[in-house]
Amino acid sequence: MGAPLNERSQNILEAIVEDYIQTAEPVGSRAITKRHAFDLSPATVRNVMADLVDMGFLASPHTSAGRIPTDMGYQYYVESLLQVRDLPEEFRNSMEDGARFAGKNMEDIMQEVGNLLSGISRYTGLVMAPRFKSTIFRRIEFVRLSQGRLLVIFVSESGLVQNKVIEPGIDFSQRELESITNYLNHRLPGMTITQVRERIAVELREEKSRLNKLQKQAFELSDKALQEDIAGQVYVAGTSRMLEQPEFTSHDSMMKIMRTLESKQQLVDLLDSSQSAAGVQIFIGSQSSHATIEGCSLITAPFSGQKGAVGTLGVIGPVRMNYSQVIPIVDFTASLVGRILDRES
Amino acid sequence: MGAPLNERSQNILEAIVEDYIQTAEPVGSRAITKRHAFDLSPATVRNVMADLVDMGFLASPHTSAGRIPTDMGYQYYVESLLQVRDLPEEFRNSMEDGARFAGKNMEDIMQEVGNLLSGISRYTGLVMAPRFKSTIFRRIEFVRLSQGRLLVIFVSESGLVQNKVIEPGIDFSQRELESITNYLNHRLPGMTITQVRERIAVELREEKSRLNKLQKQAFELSDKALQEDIAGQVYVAGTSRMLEQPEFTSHDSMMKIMRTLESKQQLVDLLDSSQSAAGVQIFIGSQSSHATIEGCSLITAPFSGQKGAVGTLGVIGPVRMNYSQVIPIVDFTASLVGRILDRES
DNA sequence: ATTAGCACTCACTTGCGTTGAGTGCTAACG
DNA sequence: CGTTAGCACTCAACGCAAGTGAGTGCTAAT
Repeated sequence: MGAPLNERSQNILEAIVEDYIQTAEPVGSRAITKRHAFDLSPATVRNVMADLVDMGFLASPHTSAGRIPTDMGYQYYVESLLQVRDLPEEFRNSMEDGARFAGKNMEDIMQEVGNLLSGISRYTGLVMAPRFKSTIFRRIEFVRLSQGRLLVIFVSESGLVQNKVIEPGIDFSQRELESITNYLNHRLPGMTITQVRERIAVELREEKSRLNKLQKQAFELSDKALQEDIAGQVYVAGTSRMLEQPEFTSHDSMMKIMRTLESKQQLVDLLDSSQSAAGVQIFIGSQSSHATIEGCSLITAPFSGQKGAVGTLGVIGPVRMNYSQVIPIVDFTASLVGRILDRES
Repeated sequence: MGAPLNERSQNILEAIVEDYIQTAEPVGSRAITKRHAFDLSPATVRNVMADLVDMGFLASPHTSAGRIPTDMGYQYYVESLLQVRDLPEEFRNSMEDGARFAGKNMEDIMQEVGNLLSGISRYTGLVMAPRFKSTIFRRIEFVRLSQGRLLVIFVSESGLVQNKVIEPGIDFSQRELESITNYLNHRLPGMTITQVRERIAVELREEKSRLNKLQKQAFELSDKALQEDIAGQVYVAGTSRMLEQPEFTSHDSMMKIMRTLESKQQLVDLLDSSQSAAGVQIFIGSQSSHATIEGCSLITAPFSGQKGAVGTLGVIGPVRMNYSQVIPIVDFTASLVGRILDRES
């Protein structure tokens, strides 16, 4: 399994993976000796390739074609052979430029970040905004919509805005709501939503007697408002980039991918898994548990401001993805977004 | 041009259009006589078809194939031949069911409506939320994000929430902002955003002297906040439905469509045009000015609550679209959304 | 005016030989 | 003994020709 590859085998594997990433065509022995200046004859390379096939790093579409990397081959390449280059200055600049987000709200920024990811990587970009649960409470507002229907607006420390409609059972007047709003906004800021919920539970349980009517109502109302976690919004950019890939020309695979990219829920599931881990994570082909994105690789990184709102962004593309370019892009973008979150707050 | 077609020609044109909508294959003379019980021989039908070709209602992919409708053919069909059936009970119910939007905010509802449109029509659904300009002001909130950066949140009468970040030049404290918020929320509700802006202009110009410092700041701040119109958000649902259509199997056309559906701006342009007109509008093929959706038809209808927030929704699909089904779906959905808007407010 | 009959068109399919990139094996080489 | 030249073999891809059939368009008969 973890078979020790000698240097020559490594070089050849690397060459094959890189050639295949470029051309998307099976790589032959002659092609390698031509393009890379190994001092080896095609025959020798063939021998090595045969070994690599035996070990499971390469596969052949049919006997008389070149070889293509297996998922395992890519994995070895990414883990052992790839040296991640620094992101070229030009990209850096063009991203910082693209990230002039003045006057934009959080949703727009997230979408814009997705566009940047997609535009520069030339694959499909994904951004999952921080789940509300993980953010720090800044402000809550209640607006009376109609008899018994309330609009609740949360604002997080980082400027994230989310709203939902609740029906608390009692019909508050706008004036009552303003008092409640006021009371809450003076007591709750600085805690995470999770902490806020705990605090509410405690106050309602233990200190019920000490609270006046307004205060009790305030806590009950905000408890209702925070009851379900609002799922982090997912932004997808450059879906059509997926269709540009030669591996997804077949109608079937095309549909499968597009359906997945349409389903926010599936994307949340995908991105959620890398939420907690730090740094860039790479899921290659079948490795990425979710079978729905068969033939795809996913490169993700969580981002967070100093104040702890945690989201995830990433790039999704064919397994035959330009890892050496995309990895630094994702890495840099995550840190860029982190800085934006801090600036906003 | 407006050549008077006799009844037989009309029947045959109708039959061809409907068969073609079903099968997506050129319709031959024999096929017609078989499927529809005209008492006519294929030869006679052929003569009529030849006439219809001359008049521009039909075209032939090549000499020895059946005939397919031209855009003009579809248009005649939609305008003169099609009788719009009522939406079947089952669809009606399944939509009303799908529209249990309790506890959902406006964005979720809009997205859900898109899904409904797409799911029931089996084409791609589009929803453009009301432009903020056209909505009635209900509430404004200012939240201080950081030195000089303010988050402004608008709520419209119908429960629509939008936010943006502004940098007013002065650094207001949260307490000052609350006073301003308070002042504005007591003076502005009930007007449209456009009216609000006019009012602000007037107050600032004519009654400058009479205003105290707070009031002046309030007006200046909200003027800044309302400076640009926030474009109505566009929701797209069921893009992959487009790829199911046989006319978009070619890689090129696929990409073109997907790119268009990705570009919110292009969609806004498309939907904007039918914003003002009342009732269902139908854009067939090239007729829909925008060349980017070559080969597509668009069926739209504006929706509005009694309180005037106007948005547009619609279905986009191949020119060979099942008009008789989609038209009532779009019509019904628009009225459904209208009712939802009223309920919300 | 309608229809049967018939020659003609033309995309599409099927089968078949050709091509060429590339392998895998063997035997020779340094 | 690792490396290499040589060579037979494999197999997708391409091109071509013949065959197929749905469908037209014209003409002459009803």
